[in-house]
Amino acid sequence: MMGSMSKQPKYQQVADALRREIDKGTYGPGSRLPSEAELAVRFEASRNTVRSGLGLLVSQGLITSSQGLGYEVRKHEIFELNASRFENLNFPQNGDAYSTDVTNAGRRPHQTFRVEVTTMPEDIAQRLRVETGSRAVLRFCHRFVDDVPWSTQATHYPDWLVREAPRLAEPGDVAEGTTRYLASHGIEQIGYADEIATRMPTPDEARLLEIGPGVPVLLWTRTGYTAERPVRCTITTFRGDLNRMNYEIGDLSARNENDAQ
Amino acid sequence: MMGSMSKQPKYQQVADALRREIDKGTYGPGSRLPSEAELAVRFEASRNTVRSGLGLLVSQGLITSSQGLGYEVRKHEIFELNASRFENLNFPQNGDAYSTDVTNAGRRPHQTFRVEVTTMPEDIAQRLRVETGSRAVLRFCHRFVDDVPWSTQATHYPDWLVREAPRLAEPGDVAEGTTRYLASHGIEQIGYADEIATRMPTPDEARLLEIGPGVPVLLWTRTGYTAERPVRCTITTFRGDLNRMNYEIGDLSARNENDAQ
DNA sequence: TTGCTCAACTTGTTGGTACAAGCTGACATC
DNA sequence: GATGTCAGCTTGTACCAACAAGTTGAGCAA
Repeated sequence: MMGSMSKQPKYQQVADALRREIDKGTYGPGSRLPSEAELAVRFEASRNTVRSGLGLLVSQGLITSSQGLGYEVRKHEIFELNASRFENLNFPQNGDAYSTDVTNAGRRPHQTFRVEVTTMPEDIAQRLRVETGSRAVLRFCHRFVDDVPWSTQATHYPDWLVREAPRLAEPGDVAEGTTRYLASHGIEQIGYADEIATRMPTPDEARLLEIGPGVPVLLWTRTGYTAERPVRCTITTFRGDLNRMNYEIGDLSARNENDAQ
Repeated sequence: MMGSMSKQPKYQQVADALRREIDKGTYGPGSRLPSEAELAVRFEASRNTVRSGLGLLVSQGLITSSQGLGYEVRKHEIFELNASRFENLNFPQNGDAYSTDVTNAGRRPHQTFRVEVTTMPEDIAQRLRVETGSRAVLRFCHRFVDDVPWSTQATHYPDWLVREAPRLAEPGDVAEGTTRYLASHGIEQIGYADEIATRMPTPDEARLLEIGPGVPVLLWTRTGYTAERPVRCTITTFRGDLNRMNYEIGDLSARNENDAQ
């Protein structure tokens, strides 16, 4: 301890040491770390210094803390979403694709809906090739898996589309799915433009998704096109620690043939 | 100030107030925030409390701090990567796709190479359908744009492939591009399986990519397939604040026709 | 047994102090 | 003019103290 008196600040040495022990398995996923007081003794540091080190690991998403309980090693259980198969163009699924996906994974889906008539934000308007501030219908969806907040989804529809498909503006779910409903009105989406980004959540997002510090969000923006023009823009905000997106490009028959583990 | 004595802790009030002012534009991108001492006076709080609030914004990636200089509002300048067009299967580009992409964007690319003979990590072995710990060639690439670290790329090739295409194990760049080189040896990749995830960087990643606290990384895992089997697995680690990935699915002629802004 | 209280733990918040270390510009020196 | 020094700003690290607030389990009371 005295020998390798590295130049690193003490709080970082604490963080590094704990990180190594977590990686090594000394503290497995879900297990509790020693209390701040115990760590302070062990590292011969003040409680504040130990807190700084623990704070580092928290902001890196490695551990969580809760008042009265202590620090816990975060456990990861990620959910994969196949974005190329999702809402498949050739074989649209009945009802909600998310619900079926989650059910197939043996989990329990749950979601709340909200429909608003609002105006186009600038970034959405640009994607839908309409004017910023023009009328828009926003269908908002808050999704849970096993009662854990999973993602939020906000879809903007331009005004001209809502006039052709008025049920978009009505509250409540569209039973057959909006993609199918639109197709039945002659609006057939034949192409998607997907954008994927990541950042730390805003306080609002952190509240909605119940994500603690150190967990980024995954932003998935999908713009749907007919043969003529863009018709909708969906922004899905995922908890970054629980989700992964998959795309399949080209011919993957070699993979899917012998998909047995 | 006294009227709305919300239950929120003071350091969060500080963070929220500053966040609002940054969003509103009071402090624009690149501009400096008042010093901790000034903020302490303004919010009637101790320097430690102000530091806690500023620390929140730092860990959310909204601002950065540097010793002696102060706090600065982070500016975002994102680089878009079209993953469906990248390494296009039908029209493979000459040389390195990354370099041409960056040059086309009017930026200056720069990269360093490293080739290692190593063993297969478990996750990669699973994707390449080979045994964990079997021999592998790792081609590692560290990429910069305008001398700013941009991404790291690590490609693993299975041993059987290296025996067919021995130049993979030689140090230095493969002039015509590895995809073309492989094709010239009868290894033609006709399908990709892409996985996209996000998380906070490990200390190593943070050092390599020079990312401060509060910036997540974007992980792009691409497994390339021939008609028979997987042949390579590339993991690209991006700075999450500087990159966005795009995918095009289906028929997007409606978008690309009148792509003029 | 059941239910309640409370002590003893935990982390969270806020204040204080001191000194280290990076940056800048004014100023003296060459 | 060019150069180097240094005072005075900034944030970084580290410690101490006190109290608030959430959690748990022991133990008492109905």
